Amino acid sequence: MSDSLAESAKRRPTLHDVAARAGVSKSLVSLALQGSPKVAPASREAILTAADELGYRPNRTASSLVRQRTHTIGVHLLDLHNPVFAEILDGVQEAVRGHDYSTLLVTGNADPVTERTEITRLLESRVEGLVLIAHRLSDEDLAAIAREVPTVVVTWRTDGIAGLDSVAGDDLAGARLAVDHLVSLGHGRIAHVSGGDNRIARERRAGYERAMADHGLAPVVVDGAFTEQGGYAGAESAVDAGATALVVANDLAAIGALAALRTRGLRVPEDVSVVGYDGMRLFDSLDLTTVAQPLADMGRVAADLLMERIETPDKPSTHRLVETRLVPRGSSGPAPA
Amino acid sequence: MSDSLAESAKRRPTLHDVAARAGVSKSLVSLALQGSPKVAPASREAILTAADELGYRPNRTASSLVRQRTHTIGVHLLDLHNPVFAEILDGVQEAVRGHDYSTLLVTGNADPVTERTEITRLLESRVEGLVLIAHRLSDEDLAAIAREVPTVVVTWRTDGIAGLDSVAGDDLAGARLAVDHLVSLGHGRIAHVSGGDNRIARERRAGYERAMADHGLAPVVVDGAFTEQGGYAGAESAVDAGATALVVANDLAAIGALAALRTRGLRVPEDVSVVGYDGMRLFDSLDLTTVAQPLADMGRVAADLLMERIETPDKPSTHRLVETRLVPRGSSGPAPA
DNA sequence: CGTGAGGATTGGAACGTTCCAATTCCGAGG
DNA sequence: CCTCGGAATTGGAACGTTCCAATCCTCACG
Repeated sequence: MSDSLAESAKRRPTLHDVAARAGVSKSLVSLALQGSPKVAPASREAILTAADELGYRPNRTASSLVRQRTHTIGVHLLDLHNPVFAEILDGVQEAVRGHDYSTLLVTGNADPVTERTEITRLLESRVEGLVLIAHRLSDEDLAAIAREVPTVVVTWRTDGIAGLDSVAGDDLAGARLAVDHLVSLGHGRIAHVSGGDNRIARERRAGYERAMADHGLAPVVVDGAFTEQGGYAGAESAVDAGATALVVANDLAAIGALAALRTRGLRVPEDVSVVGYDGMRLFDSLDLTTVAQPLADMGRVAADLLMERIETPDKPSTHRLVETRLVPRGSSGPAPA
Repeated sequence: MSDSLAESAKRRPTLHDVAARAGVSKSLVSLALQGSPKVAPASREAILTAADELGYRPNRTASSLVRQRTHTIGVHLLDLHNPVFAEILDGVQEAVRGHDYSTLLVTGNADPVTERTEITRLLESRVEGLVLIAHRLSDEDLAAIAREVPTVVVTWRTDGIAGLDSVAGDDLAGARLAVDHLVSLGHGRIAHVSGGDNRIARERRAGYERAMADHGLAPVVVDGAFTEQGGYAGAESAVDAGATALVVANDLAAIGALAALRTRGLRVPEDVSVVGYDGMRLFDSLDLTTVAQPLADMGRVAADLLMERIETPDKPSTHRLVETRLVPRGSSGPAPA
């Protein structure tokens, strides 16, 4: 009895309902709502008010289905805990907003397996493109994905995969910048607090080692991680080993390193110099010397590349290396006598 | 001529294609893919291999349309620049992941107008629920949205709106904690660096003012903002006004305040004590005394509340106040003589 | 007053699923 | 050999749009 009432109260109005109320066909309503010029002004008026009165809201799923376009991209982010990724995401969002796309976000997958299933989910949602902000996929997986949908990888250069673009910083060169800077300040016992066993960490470590070798200096690498704890522990080992300067794998770890030095009663930069990596906007006022990458820009560029590839799926792959530069601040100074 | 070839190469396989290849009907394929027990083992086998060989991927838009469920929630985030929000989002994501939902993310809208249109977009995508991590909507807008879809507001308590839940910290009490702490350390000239003219900032300011009054102290409020620059400028004004202790509107601004004090040559905490607000995990090793809120928890709770409301749309509103506590660290100490 | 042009409007197929009701199949029991 | 019941399978409607082709109007023109 109240059935029809409850139903009419529940069900969302559709094109049909609007059409009925405005006394026209659903086709015309569709046309009017899309702003077609072929609709007579009077009809348009009637349709618009009818839609308004009913609280009509177009159903994008239905529209996507027939149009074969979702106007949505998928973003996979390795780990939201890390503010570096948040800054990149910020850039992506900004660019996406300008392109009339929505973002389906997936984050922080503990293991590579769920990472794959989450991405599968994005593909099932028919995202038109994919931005991977750091990932743990194999090259085969990556290639398979890129074959299916325009994809851009942010954080490390990925070439040799057809139809896949990438945006990355030059970690090899960046680590060298840090070493050069410290050498120019007279340091010789420069240690590297590593970022663990992952692609970026390895790259930065390699950059450090090569730079040290080029300066004729003996490399000292201590285990660390891309976390404050990692930096804290790493800094302790490094000063135990007699280092007067630390090239830390990223800013987060560098903050941890600073804390370790503070509790040890060591002054920065008088006793020990510290250089971070990433140039997180967030730490701008922390007076940390760092190797800066334009994080938000990386996100923006990634999104732009993706939009280009959505337009032109067959264009050749582009791999953008963003500019990395040293920002000298108060945490690095002349080597102690 | 190559038309059909090109076409078959382009078009994604559908249920029909799988059905044809497996020699069964599309209905059975649908059943099998959903893991129905009514499908004969042999057929299941044939269907699964056919799907696999074709690289079949179910189309969620189509499925959503007929099922009237998108398994997606919308998240609106005022500003990804602010890591506080990122931490909350992190919590949301974690909870959502456990519930088999996807997240449509919208962020950083400069003005309230685009904020509304972006949320409209989410509604058109038929999200089943909405998490608003800070917003600038009017109560009417909020009510209208809550009427349409389960909604939970994070960051400030929002009552009086039917069917809307909220998760927030107790800013009034939190600011009081900061004042009490400083008073207990012997401070009397305690200034507040405000967070500007927004809901949270006003609340924290009010908490500060009431606490000061209760201690019989004269409040000194200087203009600031929820940014490092805001904290920097605010701290300068505050010390000019003779303050020996600062209650800063949030951690980010507190970091800025510390920088200002450093450039002024003032020692912390010997000359000036600083207390922040938020308890960002990110700043854990910064030795900043702060009023901490469990940010990621807030996100998790919000998502859980949302899931409950999706299950039971008519349940009464719940407004969760999360626990706020003072974390004393090195940036606050006894008042100077 | 008939004709035609062109604008306005409409019905219906299609998008890729789900799911109900109906049908087919198969072997056991009479 | 027929019947019955249950399991397996199937066709088709539905979800809410878009868009094409077809129809309807109206009015100017001959």
